[in-house]
Amino acid sequence: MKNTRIPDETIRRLPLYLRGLQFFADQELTNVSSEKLADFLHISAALIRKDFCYFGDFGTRGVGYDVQTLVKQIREILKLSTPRKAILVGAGNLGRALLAYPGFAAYGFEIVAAYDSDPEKIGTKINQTLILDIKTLSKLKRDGIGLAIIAVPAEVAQSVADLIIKSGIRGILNFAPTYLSVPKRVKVISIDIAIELGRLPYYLESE
Amino acid sequence: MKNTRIPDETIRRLPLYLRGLQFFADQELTNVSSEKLADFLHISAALIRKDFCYFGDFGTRGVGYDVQTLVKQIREILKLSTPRKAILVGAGNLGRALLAYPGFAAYGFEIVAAYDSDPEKIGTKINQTLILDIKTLSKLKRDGIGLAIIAVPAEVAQSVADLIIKSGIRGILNFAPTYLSVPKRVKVISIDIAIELGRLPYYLESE
DNA sequence: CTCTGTGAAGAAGTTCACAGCA
DNA sequence: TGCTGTGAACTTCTTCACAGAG
Repeated sequence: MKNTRIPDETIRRLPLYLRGLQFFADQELTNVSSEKLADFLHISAALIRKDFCYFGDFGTRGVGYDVQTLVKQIREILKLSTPRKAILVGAGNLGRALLAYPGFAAYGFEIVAAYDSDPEKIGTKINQTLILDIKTLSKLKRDGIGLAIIAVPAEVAQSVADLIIKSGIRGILNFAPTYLSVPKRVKVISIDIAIELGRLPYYLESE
Repeated sequence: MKNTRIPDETIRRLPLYLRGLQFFADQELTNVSSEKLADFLHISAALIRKDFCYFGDFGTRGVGYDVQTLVKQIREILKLSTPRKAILVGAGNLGRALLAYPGFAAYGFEIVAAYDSDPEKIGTKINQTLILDIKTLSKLKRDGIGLAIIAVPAEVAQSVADLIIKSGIRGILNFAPTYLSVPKRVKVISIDIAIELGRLPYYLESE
């Protein structure tokens, strides 16, 4: 199964598998079957096995998967082994919440700087992180910072993206509710709260 | 095309279409073609036409779609026309950011109460919203509140879900990084920031 | 001639089912 | 026997391509 193209959906699930494996590791279990992991994550066992087999033979027939080995392999695939420096752009309500968010550290992300354009915010500290003027951004290129979190209003998100890409950013986690046009070498992952929200009423049983 | 099952992916895109149409409405345009909307949203025009045609004949051949009519029809489909009352559970960093989030109002959601279990937070106000004790939650049943936003740690998310469902909640927007087991009549939409984040490095070009 | 509506073809993703190794 | 690894079948989603309305 080595030479097949890996589906995007498989990559999307890998972090989920990490979370599931963490659960079994916390219980001091060294081994887990696709069935057990499937039950925990509410995904089918066949899908889990197929996902893993794109990358090689991770398991042992009759036994299952070694938890620690599998964690290591998935982290390797996702390139989570190397720590990554990130900046945050936009120190509004969401930006401030993200600065305090513990999930980043879990994947080896370190938010090393925060930027805003509001003179009221520039110079203040949030969670020990100093808010810097977005205009001083271009200086960061040398520092090995490759990731950015965009938490600014939609109207300015594209210009922020242009600016940070010029300054060396190669991966963006975008919370602004808009499409970002970027060069092919840059990857954008967007989280759009309003879009998710907007379809919730559709599924409500009509009273 | 009326009697075909509507794909989940179509429903997922409807809020996106609303946003696109808003853009054209803001420019005082009364008409828009699938092509123009497609360009703005970075989706294929054929997909947009197919999505719409599940619901009936929304457009005029040779002309396009009437912006205002289409907005009305999509809002109708998504059941966004009736205002919805929601509660927020979890007044941590993310919860506080969500209380200030303008996206809810845009879809007619009104956060009428916020709950937490931390005695330090109970009784304080965030953005004019008083934080109430989660233990007093069961009293809300009568108030026509059907939606909840869960922004609590993963460990307590399931018990929070059980509690609010018992008190009448039928739709949940879940920010806790865990699967929620709920009765069939309840719809959960989960937004998992860490999961999205975890696959970003995979796409980074190896330096 | 323009742009929608939509079957048919194609692509992507998931489940089935079972061979095969421990 | 137990559980993985994986083609094949199936399902779901997207694009193609074009008939047909305005």
